[in-house]
Amino acid sequence: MPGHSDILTSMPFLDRLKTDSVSAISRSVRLHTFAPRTILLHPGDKVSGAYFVSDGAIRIYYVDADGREGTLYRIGQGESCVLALNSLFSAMPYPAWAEAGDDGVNCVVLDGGTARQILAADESFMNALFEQVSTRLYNLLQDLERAIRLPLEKRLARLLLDLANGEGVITLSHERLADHLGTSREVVSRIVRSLAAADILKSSYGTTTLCDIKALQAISG
Amino acid sequence: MPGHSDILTSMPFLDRLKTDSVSAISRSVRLHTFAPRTILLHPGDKVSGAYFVSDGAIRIYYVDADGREGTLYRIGQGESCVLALNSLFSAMPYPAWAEAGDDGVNCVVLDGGTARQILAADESFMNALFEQVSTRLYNLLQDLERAIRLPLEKRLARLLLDLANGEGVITLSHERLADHLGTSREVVSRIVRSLAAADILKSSYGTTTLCDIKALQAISG
DNA sequence: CAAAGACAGTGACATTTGTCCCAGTGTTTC
DNA sequence: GAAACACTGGGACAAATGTCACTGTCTTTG
Repeated sequence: MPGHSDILTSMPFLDRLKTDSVSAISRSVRLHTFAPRTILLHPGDKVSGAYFVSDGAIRIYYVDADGREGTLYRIGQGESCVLALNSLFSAMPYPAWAEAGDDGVNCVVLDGGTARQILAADESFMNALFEQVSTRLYNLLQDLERAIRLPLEKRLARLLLDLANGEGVITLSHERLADHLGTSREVVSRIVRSLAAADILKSSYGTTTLCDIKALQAISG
Repeated sequence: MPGHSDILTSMPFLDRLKTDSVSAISRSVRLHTFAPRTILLHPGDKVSGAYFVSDGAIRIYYVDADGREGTLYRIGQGESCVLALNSLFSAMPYPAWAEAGDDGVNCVVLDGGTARQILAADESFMNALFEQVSTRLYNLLQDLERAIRLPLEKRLARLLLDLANGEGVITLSHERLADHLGTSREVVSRIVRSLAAADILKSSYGTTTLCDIKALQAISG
């Protein structure tokens, strides 16, 4: 059973709900833990509950006709997957893949039935959901649109800053980084090499270590 | 006052609502007409109603730090702006620009108060809204992600097919087309030239005329 | 009609990105 | 330890795109 802190960090909008709703949520919510890179949802899946990340991250992506991955977005603590929410409430099949991040993920799950009940009884819940959708949606659109323009170096810089742990270490192969960016390993290697030459980071077998975070932030724009 | 046909074409989900809801909508709905390229919404605007396009199109875009436009998406008949819906119900400020299409737009507007009332009274309305959001959302994401990969020629082909009127005529300058695609005039001109050389279309001052729609569809993928 | 302004044609060029290919190095497995 | 495997380095090259510069053409305006 998840602790109170799990629920709060996962569902930051909780304090705006009616006390009835909060207690209903506390009662029926479940904590799930998934190992790194576990596939949580496949295309066509019926989404059965509302997922909120309490720890770790989830990556949502699709695979195009040529078998190439494209990361749509990633969600972290306190966030929920917009597509999953929509699938849940519109009964549409889930249209993409969702997999646990490279460090695994903990999330809090509210079953669909309860979610619907609360939705009907508590207007704030709907507002909160719409707000989730809204903020996420716009960032999403902007990120993607920007991605068309931004040079790969900037995109990689952002990704590295995003993925780095407290010590500035990313334990992912260039291949995996390339997947995240929708490009090829060689291209990532090329950029990493040039960043390493500028002493901004160090690259070793399977891990990248950030040395000059300020510089990297400058590059990321 | 909008006719019944306007309302129906603008809000295709109407037949799934309770009759009470439908009559409430009929009573309070208003038809608005906007001249080509009128700005309908600015960033920071408070959205006061639910907009549904009955005729024409609306373009939603943002402007980045360098002053360059980026089209997020366009909506047409029977559709509504996802961002606007979210802003309306979550009371968040609108995050982008929305402008009437190059042929102007007619839309049906349901004021926020009534929309909220119906939302509370009729579950189907909520489902319809979520479905609007849902369908649009995934297409959106795929379009954008795809746009990163697709060569400009394909993207232009799609855009032309999208924008052409019944006679296959598009009355937009290359400059404007370039804006839509987030590229420069020269590049559009270059592609248009090559398409014209293949007798797929004809380009003249300010207008482009499609000749071989099948071929263009083939190019668009 | 003349001038101004909007629009399109076109070549040259730099840059970015994708791709092929192979060598080298670290890691695991047996 | 040897083989198999995963990962990275790095060159070479093609393709796509962005940018600059300049010319020519069409339309509108006065």
